[in-house]
Amino acid sequence: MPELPEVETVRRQLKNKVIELTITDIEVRSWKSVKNDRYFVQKNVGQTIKDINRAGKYLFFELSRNETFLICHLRMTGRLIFVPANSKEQIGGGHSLSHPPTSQPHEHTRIIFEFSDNSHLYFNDVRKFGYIKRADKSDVTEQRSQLGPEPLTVDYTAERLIDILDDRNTSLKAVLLKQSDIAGIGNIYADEACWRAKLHPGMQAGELVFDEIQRLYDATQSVLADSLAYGGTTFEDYADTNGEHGNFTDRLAVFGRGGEECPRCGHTIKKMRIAGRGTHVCPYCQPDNRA
DNA sequence: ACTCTTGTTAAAAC
DNA sequence: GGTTTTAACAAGAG
Repeated sequence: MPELPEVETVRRQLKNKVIELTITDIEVRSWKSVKNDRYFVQKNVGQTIKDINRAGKYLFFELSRNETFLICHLRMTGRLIFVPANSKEQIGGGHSLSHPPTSQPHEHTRIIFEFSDNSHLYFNDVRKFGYIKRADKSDVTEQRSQLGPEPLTVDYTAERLIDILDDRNTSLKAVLLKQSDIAGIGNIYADEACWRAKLHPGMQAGELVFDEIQRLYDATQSVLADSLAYGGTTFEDYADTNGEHGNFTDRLAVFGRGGEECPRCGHTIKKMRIAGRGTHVCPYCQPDNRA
């Protein structure tokens, strides 16, 4: 489940590997993964990757031809695996922690990019919800416009968070997950941020008082920054561009730890369903006072 | 064989 | 009508 720290990790790694490389060939094995664009190959071959940017969980590849881009979203199981030229190394490609790495490509490889130096970029995606699609400048602008503030930039302030939560008649968790409110937070960091802020994710978002919003603001920033520093979280399917797992997984406080002890108070972590998502809460640290 | 899971979007409901 | 909730998507795990 790649969220902001995982997507940013992929972006940083990929930027060091494919910038200024020219696409010499593309094999599309799943046309759904390129949004059924029958010109995907011919329009992209010959283009050079000039830059890679990110907004929320979206990656934007800037190509050499005027104002053309590739927009990539990994959704739940997408991976971008880079294999250097003449690599004999087996890169991780198994699709759960229990499956061993395999070579590239494999049965879940959906798109293969070949570069002029004979390196390859593999888009692997078990469930085929992720995609890489062609876009122009206005498509990128449109996509960015649908996203709320980036939590690790100056756009994200406590005052902005007050406005986001104000008068909202839904759960705190639903707001945290909504990309048009705050970009880049998914199920893992929504639960972790609530735990750090000592807030119950089922609270009505509009009922948070100033002190609680300040805690939530600090928590969202710190959990994303901490995870990024550890290369993100691997819970089910995420891997970086080398096929390596993220190292924040062991530092999760509540996510995926239903039935275990809360690392802060020792009470048992509960798993419940909030906003249609599996949600992890310490009932003692995160009292549900008003819900 | 059936249920559950994930992020996003589009449809449905409020 | 703007806001919120639910269904759908694919494929695998349990």
